[in-house]
Amino acid sequence: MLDDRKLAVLRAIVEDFVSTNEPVGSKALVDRHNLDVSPATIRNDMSVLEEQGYIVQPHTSAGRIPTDQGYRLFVDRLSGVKPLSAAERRAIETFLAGAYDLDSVVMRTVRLLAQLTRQVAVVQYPSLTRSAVRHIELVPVSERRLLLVLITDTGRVEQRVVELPAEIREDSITQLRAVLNACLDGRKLADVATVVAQLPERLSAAEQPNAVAVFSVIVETVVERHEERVVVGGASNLTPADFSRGLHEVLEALEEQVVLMRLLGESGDQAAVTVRIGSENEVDGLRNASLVVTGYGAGNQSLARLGVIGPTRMDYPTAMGAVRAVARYVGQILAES
Amino acid sequence: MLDDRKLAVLRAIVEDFVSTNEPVGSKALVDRHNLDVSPATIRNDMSVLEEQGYIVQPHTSAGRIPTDQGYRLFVDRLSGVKPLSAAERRAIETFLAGAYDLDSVVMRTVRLLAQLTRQVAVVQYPSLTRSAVRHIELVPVSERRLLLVLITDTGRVEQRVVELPAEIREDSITQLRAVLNACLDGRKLADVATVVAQLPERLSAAEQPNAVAVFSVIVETVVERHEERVVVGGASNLTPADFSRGLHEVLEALEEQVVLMRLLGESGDQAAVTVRIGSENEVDGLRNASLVVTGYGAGNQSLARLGVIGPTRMDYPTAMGAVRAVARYVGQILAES
DNA sequence: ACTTGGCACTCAGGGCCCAGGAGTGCCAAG
DNA sequence: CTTGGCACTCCTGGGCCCTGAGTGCCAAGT
Repeated sequence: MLDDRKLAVLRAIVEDFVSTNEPVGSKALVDRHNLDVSPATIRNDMSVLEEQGYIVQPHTSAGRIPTDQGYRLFVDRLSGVKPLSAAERRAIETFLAGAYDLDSVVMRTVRLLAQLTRQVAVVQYPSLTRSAVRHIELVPVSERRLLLVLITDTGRVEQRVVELPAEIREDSITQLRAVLNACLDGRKLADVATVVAQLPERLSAAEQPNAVAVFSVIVETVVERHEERVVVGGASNLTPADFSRGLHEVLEALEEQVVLMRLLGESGDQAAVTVRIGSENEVDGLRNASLVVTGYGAGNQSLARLGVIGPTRMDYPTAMGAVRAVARYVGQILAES
Repeated sequence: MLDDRKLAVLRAIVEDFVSTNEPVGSKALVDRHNLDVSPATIRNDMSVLEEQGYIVQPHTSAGRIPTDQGYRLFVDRLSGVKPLSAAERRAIETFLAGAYDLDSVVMRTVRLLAQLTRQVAVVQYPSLTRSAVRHIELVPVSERRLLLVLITDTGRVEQRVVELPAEIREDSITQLRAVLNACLDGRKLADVATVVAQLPERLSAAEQPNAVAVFSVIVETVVERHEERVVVGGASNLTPADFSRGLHEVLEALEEQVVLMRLLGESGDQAAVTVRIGSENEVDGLRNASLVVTGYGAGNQSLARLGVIGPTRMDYPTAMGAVRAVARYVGQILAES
């Protein structure tokens, strides 16, 4: 249906359009890429490609630009993943090297990705559910309040304030802390809820009300996978030229945690780099945008996702390369700590 | 020099321009505001105001728009702070009510401010330096690494990974933890450095190397007021019409923590709501922007700053009202917890 | 000494037209 | 199937004119 040359033409159109942002015509094509056929031939191919829905012309007598479907074919069959240059690899390493805790890893990653791709970068905080409890700390804040700090083996620190039904004595706190750590240390967060459910038996009746309050906050923290936050960076890379309907709606979408979570969630395969192009995104404000995303996490597990968002007119091979590389490096960093 | 009517004219010009974003002419002025003089009179006043540098015309035969100096006079002498409506107050309360920890207070505050003012909101995390240590926790992460968690009485949790020079045993950790908490609990962070300096004496020679590593990280965390982060929200409220040179440079400035810190730092009085208009900002990308900012903190102390950033063409009275009100409410919340 | 109506002047913006040029589609020949 | 030729389309940018809002100035009025 589409012979090799037609595919080559499509590839050339995508590449040219990506780099110039102008509709590309038959003449321009033949001399910029060395296809050794005449413009007329290309025109025939183009008209077939248009018929099939891979390209369109903005108006009669203008060049062609790829459709979402055209980009789709391009990433699926016509382009690979462009590996990073040595310099870029070095940049990644030095950039991530100084990261001490999870927060700084995430913040650096998002900046790094944005710089590398010159797009908007999004990085999701590693999900709690697959990590395990390293330590639980209770700190009195006032008579009726405790600060609960939960530290995971992925180096994540969750903090919540617990409102107590009754005053609590220092030694009760100590005991509670001991029980919690004894029972929960090393447990996968996924199992915490069930373990906690059995805990009240171990406590005297007097201590139960306060303990239950603490327990329910723990379960909340763990179960509701609260705060699977997404961090965004590089918004200044957005260029109005690429979003006809204005940056406004894009910026809006980027500020909505919920929207971003949904967006990242939709994308299929966890491990591979996947691409969602334009209208493939269910999110309203991002119908002109593409998402290049992959999972990452300590070692090979995939705890969360990171990627870049840009105009459909995006340099996919490079973006995919950068996303893949960054995800790997971050995975390494997380595995070490 | 400027009689009452001229001031009234300036005020009217500012108000009209803020609401319409179009240069305002003499005729429009007289019938929108009920000045009972003729347009010609207004024209004379305007020409004086222009001579003095309070307004300009974009081109001959266009209306006038305020200069930065004009806005300055407006906020200093012609406008008060507009108190919030009852509905808005209620909105603030309900919005902030559900905030449990510092992170969520800050996040909610930034969203709240952005919604209330329809501008970009910036909220600085409360500075560490004025708060006191509530608790220090050490958690082994690997043989040569400790996770140090420092909890302050403002509910802030700082986490750092400590690289140890030698392996450390469980009981050393316990002892170190005890010493740290005994000596530092309740101390102002400002004093921590000096206290820590005297600690090594209390330890046996064998433990010193590891302990010193921990100490230096603590001092770093505390002294370098590391991570006085600024959170930004409401970027989608930026409208291209207001920034002739494009949103790009504004977005860039907003992503630079350092720049924002400097911006917030510059502004004078801690307690009052202060306004910096256009070119008064030293930051390059924000020469067309104004900043309305105030200090906030538990009770009356001022731990950090929050405010909004928008075009110089901003509704200052409303913005100032919102900023002041939000700062107060947040102060209350922080004081309670 | 201000204020006011009158009047001439200025200029940005919108509409219109035109020419140039890039690009297309079609066709007939190779 | 490819190619050169050719007529056609229509976007783009420049130039032109006109309109209208708005000004500055002046001379008369209070």
